[in-house]
Amino acid sequence: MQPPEQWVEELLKLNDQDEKMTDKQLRIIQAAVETFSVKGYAASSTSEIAQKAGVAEGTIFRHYKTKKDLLLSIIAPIMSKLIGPFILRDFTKVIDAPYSTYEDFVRAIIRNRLEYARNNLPVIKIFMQEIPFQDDLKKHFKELVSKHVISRVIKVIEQYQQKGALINVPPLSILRFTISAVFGFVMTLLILMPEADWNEDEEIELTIQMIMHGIARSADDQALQNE
Amino acid sequence: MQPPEQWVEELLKLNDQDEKMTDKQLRIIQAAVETFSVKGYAASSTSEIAQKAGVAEGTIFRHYKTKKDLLLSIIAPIMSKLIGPFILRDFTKVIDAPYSTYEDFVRAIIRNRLEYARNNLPVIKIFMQEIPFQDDLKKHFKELVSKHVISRVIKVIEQYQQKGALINVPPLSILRFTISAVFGFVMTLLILMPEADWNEDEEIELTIQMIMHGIARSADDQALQNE
DNA sequence: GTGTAAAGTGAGTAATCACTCATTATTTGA
DNA sequence: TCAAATAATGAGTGATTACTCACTTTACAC
Repeated sequence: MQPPEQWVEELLKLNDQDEKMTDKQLRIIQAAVETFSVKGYAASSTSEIAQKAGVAEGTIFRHYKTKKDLLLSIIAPIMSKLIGPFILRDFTKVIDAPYSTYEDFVRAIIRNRLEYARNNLPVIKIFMQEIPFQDDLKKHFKELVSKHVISRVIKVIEQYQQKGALINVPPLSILRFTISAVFGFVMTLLILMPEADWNEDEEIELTIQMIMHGIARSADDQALQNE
Repeated sequence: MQPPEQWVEELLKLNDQDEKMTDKQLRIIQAAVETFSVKGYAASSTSEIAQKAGVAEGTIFRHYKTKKDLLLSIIAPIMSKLIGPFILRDFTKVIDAPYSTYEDFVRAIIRNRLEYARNNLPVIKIFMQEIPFQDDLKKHFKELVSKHVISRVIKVIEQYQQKGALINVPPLSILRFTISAVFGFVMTLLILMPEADWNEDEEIELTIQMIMHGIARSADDQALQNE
């Protein structure tokens, strides 16, 4: 069993019940995260999780009433953390920051989400794999995203549009486009092509450039080349 | 049981064994697709599929040796269809077409993939939900994508870069960016926000504009606004 | 119409599963 | 140190599952 990783520390921080997790409970969670992320929740047995954790199967049910409660104890805390940058307290600073550009905003989001994803990959995998099947969770996450992400970022986008920094198209379309590019970047880097030799800082800047200015060569650039 | 939909016709077309599917086999597949896409493969029982298809459970095993064979019979054919536009015969036309732009290329891909996804949504859902857990399939799909999509589209991108139409950055980055934007668009439209009132043609053009020119307002645009 | 092959059935099987609970072990507080 | 509370155990349970197979039904060829 590996030493605790970042995502374990995140889980500990988010423990709502202020009670100290026992060593065995911690090992149960670690084993569950490993098994759920590799095999999927439905194909993972409590027997296997117990063996992997080095505890009796009944011990799992000392701590969690059902297998699903174990899953939820892993997934539920991650939802607010996934939209963490957009939580009000932190987010207000971004909007009010002087000299701030949408570009800086996107850069901060990419770096922050990339770092978070890198340190919480197994739990994020479980979340993405399970959300299609857990209607309660899906609904709750949609509400969280709608309330904390979409409405807020759209306000940010509108402000930058009024400043003349962003094109005049529906803010939701800009949001969708931005999130697609960021998500595709993070997914490619961490899950789809982890073995590829990306220069990460360059790719971040490149991604931001492409988001802001696209991939078409401008007429100015072409004129310069023709000289 | 609904009348056959597009994805059923696609499956019939791809039947490798040139044998006619019986009515019951067809109903088994339809029921399996419905159940797998909603509950996931591991949480779907052959008993439920049989009931839904209106056949005896043993009938499933008359046609498929294992439950997994049933799944594979649904998923495997979709892999080549997912990269269909990039298959050599059709793809060569795109490269050789006169007056063709990368923008037209992307537009064609978006329209084609959107139409395909719309008509094959349940099967695509199953594919995306299962690929993380089926190592053989994942490996095979990666090879298909690598051989037929990445290598080819990178050649296209390089050609447009030489023509001066695209910026001089690594082609793989452009590919990643383009696919992210297209995928994000299709996912949003069909799965994440199907209830939103998108004007589809406008959003396609918008997405292409943002891919090509980004979302930053150009200096020319800003100067015009200042007048 | 008859015989054979193919399709279909559903009761049954062995295995697996989430979970229980009587018992044992460990921890805690006085 | 001791009693009570808490944590842990693992054999057992009832339910569920993928699959089998003897039997029945249907289709096909002559």
